[in-house]
Amino acid sequence: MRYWLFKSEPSTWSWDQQVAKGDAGEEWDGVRNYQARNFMREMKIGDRGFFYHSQTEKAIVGIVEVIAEAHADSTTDDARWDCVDIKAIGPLDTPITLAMIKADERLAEMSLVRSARLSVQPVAKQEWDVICQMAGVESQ
DNA sequence: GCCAACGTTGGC
DNA sequence: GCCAACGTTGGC
Repeated sequence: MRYWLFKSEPSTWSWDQQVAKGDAGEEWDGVRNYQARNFMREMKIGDRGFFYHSQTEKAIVGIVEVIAEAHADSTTDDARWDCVDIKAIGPLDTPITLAMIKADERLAEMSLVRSARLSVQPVAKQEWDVICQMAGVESQ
């Protein structure tokens, strides 16, 4: 299993909206960046991801699971763009802010720190474990 | 194929 | 609101 991070502006698509979709989940559509798309094409059902709120909040707020592998993005006719479906698994007891991530040298290599604009990013197993520990959730 | 111009994103 | 980073576009 691999780990990922999905970034969204809460005013566009928030964690609460994701949770409201329940187990049916929702497309992670609207990605128009090749690197982000390529990561989604690598995803498998059952992969886990962090749900990150950019801009106003700048924090990881929840954990999601990939429930459908890459398929055509329904928000465009352009065949270049694919997306996966994800569902909410649960919130973090303690949201992990960007400041907390930047303050921990074990997380210095994260794409979130190094490549802030990338909206879908891979997360290393050890980074996943560190953040889960900080957030008070069991690493899964 | 290069590079300048431009648009978008996101942190501060 | 500003600015840096960076991806995309289009002229040459």
